[in-house]
Amino acid sequence: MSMDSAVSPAESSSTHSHDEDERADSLDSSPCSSTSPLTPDDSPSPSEALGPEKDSNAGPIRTRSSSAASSKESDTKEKRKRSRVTPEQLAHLERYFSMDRSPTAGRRKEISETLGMQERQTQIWFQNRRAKAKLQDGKKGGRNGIADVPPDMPPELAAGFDVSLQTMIHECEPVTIIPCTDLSIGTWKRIATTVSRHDLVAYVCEAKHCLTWFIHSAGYGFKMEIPFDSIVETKFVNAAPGTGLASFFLSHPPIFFLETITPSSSSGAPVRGWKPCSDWTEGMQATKVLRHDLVGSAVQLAHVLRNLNVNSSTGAEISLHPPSYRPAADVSPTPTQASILGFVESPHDLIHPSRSETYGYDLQRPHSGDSLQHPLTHSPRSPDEGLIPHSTSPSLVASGAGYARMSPHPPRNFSLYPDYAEPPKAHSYRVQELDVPGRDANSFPMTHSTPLTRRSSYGEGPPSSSHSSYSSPSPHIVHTPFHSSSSDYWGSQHATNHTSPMLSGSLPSSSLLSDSQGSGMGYSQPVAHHYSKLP
Amino acid sequence: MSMDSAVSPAESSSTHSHDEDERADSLDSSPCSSTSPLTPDDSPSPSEALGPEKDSNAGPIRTRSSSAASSKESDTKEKRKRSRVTPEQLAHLERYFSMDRSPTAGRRKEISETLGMQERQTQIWFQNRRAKAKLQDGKKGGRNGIADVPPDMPPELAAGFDVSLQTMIHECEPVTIIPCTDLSIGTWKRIATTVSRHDLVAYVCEAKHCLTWFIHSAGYGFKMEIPFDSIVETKFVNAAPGTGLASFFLSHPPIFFLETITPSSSSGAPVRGWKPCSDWTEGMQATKVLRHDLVGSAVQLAHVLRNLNVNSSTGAEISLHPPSYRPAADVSPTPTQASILGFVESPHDLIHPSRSETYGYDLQRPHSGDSLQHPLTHSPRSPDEGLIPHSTSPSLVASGAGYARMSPHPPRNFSLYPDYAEPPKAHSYRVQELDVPGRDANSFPMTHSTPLTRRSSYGEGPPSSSHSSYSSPSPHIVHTPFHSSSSDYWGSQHATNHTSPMLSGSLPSSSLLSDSQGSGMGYSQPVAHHYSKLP
DNA sequence: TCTGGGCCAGTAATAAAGTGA
DNA sequence: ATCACTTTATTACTGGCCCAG
Repeated sequence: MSMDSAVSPAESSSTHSHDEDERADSLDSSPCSSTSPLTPDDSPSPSEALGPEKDSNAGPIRTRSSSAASSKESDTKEKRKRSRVTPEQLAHLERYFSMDRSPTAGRRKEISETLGMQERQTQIWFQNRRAKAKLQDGKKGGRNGIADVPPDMPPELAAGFDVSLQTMIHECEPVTIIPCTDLSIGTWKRIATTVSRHDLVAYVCEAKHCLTWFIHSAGYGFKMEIPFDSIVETKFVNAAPGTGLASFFLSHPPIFFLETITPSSSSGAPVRGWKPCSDWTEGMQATKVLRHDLVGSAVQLAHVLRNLNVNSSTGAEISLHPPSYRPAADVSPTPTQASILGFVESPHDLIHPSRSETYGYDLQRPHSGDSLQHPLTHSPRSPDEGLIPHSTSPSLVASGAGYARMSPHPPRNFSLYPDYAEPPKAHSYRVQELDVPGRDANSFPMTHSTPLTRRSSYGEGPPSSSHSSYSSPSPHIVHTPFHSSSSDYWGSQHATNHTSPMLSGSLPSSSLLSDSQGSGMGYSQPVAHHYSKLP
Repeated sequence: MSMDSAVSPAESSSTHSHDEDERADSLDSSPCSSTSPLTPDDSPSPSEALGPEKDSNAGPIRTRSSSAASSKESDTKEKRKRSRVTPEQLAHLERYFSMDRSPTAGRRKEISETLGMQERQTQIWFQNRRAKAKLQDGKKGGRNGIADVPPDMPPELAAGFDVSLQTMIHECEPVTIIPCTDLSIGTWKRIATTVSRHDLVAYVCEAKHCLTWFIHSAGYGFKMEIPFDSIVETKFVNAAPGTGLASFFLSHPPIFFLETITPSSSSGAPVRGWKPCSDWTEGMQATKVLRHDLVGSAVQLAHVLRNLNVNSSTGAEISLHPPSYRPAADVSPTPTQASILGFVESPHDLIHPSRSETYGYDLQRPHSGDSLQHPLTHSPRSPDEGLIPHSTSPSLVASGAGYARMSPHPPRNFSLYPDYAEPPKAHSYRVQELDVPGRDANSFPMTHSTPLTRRSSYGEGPPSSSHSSYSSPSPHIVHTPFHSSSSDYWGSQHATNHTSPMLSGSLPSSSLLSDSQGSGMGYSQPVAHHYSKLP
């Protein structure tokens, strides 16, 4: 079904579909019925397909033919299904709209193709957008009169658009991206929301002779480089059809970096760079746990491992699945690993397992549901969450273990920044509120002195795990508090140039925190920059 | 408002917060308050940020300061801003939901972090989802009673999720992806909607010793392989901060492939393969024009070119921009090239520029708007569009000229199409109407015998340009009509194994076409195979 | 009892489509 | 093709109520 749903839409559309639709859903997909399903994504990755599927609904195609019949069948009808314009598409559409509110058919077509939308969808979007604009214009029109361009588009921000990945990584040397979905180090885990988001990117840089894990969280980039020579052993197991789980055993911790974004430059474009910093993973697990598990493209991973020629455990050879699809089941990773795999072929595995279960693994963390949480963490900081501008996308999760005390939760969560304290608002960028507050004191071993106020709960930021409260930190977030001690950890072992404590300098954690606290919600940043639209 | 809204959810939840809260917000953090701005997306790409903004509604920041003012302002209030769960998130959420409809706070947190959502958002989602389920269950409940699990999740499809890129490419050999945004061959152009969509992927396969352009359109994959040895010369120019434009001059045409998807396999997972086929670009330009321009990661492209050691034009060395950001302006590609660049730093440029300009190039196609279109093509098949499942994502554009005439604009923007002739509204641009079908007879030299029925116009499917009508072909689409003659073109030159006419075998083009036509919308392919979910 | 959380029902608001003209 | 509505879906809020401290 899914397919169709996606499909035809419209057209036939017409639809009527009336109620039955629902019915229909129920039938086939019913459950999902909800729209969700079909997303427009369409083509893209297979994954895409999936995603949408969820909705199930639509009996797929019912084409029109049956049209009449439709009603009947169960399922059927296709209902209208609702597509969802992705954020990227939306941005583009708004931009197009600001230039021309009523694009011609030809132009619409172009837009549709550019954005991967159906023409019908685009047409409707413009129509609805026009209606919306009319209302808005009406309202403020009185005041302003700037009918056209003004409102929606965010100026420059909009521009940045497709640059994407390379911009994020901003490495000087060429790199080979390893499509991946999950990275786990101890209980710390990061899941790529979507490949597109680039919130988790793994790549090999031959020039630097290292493997790198890049994470984008709350508007900032974080990365850790693993020199090839620190990789003692590797292991590989096929996971799902085209994916595998590669485990890297290191002799010493990786080198951590934090992205620096300097407003500099005359223009406005910030200058981005990387500066070494202390371990920004929750509980500094990346420093403590020398095993890194990465789930990603089987072919690419196998290739990487082969080139490292260190693969020991795997047995000599890495066998991959044939290119074609195969039922997921076949490959069965070891139990441990299996847990890491996020793709669920079978939906069920992943999610709950942990729930009441144990985590097993090497951790002993309790994690049971909420109750266990760290007191502080758990506290009711609720109000804050609002603060965070956009959430930080990524998912970081800290799992329990080494870090033991942290969150009771299963590995997944954990917030990001926990550790560092990003200078508050500092810049703008994304705005951070920084919130950063004081994360819970003891959750993390580190020294960070920050006072924890409730604020803290939500405030944090970076990739590491998060903390209790809701939201993700605002974008700014930034550095970890880096515990002074941090350097010790791997510093001694691996000492590279990254030891720098710069973090501290940049932001006085305490001040920030207090700040945030006081206000209660004062988030400092209004987001304005992004798109300030001109009124 | 928003802020809070977003915020705290829960917890504090309680909420009450009464109004004052809002007020409060306004106070301190106020600005941010509006949630709107913040979408949850947060982090991801820069683009994200934009997207949301769209709503504009909120005046951007009204910050709270004025808080009180709020009411006043026109606009006002920040409204609640509405976040949108991305398709990926949705899929995950549905899966989580199917396993547990009421996750505990801890679990919710984990989920939130995993998906990059705010906890509040997740909480609300589950709550609303529960309500929805209740309704649904109620309805069908009578019938079925399968309360829990059944409905929503799509079974396996859901699982496939993140597989993404590798699955799409399904190459047996390891490949190195070259992040790219635009590919142009003659007037045929393809733009990556988003990196994530993988609708345009360029990669190097050392093992096969070739460079490959992969395109995903309408559910099918298309690719053309360029053997290293057919690359006579290369050229490289920096385009935007991290991107460059690489031009490849070939001695002979690439080898074209079409993805085959066989429902096969016992399970249900389709088996995907590649089979050679004739040029699927619009007007078979890839066969005629031996210059390929790819805009993508400067670093990666430079690396590739270096390895090919054929770069001639560039001058000896390829200099890249420093990793940090720089104003887009600095790099100025040659005028010609500039046009290709799609990134707009400044939003405006892109779109309209070309509008009325000429196309030049070797074609003489009129292209003016619709009128010109090939009769067949143009025909009113519109209804079909609906057909297409999800749209095919990609954007293809046929640009017009030899690039020369292009755009006046500064490098950055450009829209994608502008330069080329965007046919005046005509067509789309991107889409060419061309549709292949009979395209204008003379526009393209090839013989392709395909019968052009109007169907053909849209039916085609592939990436090439599209044709007039809307939609992209349904996923199945498939093969191009391949003009029998096709083999001649490059076949003689490059003859590889791809000459096979298999296409014909697989699908009787005529039959398909007629089929579709007849029905009006009967698209034959429901996409089904891709993911048929099992009921 | 109050408080923190959470759930639910109900309800705005808005987005994506459909309808009819 | 557009417009004015209308539908349906989705997201978020508001309140009421419950439960555990």
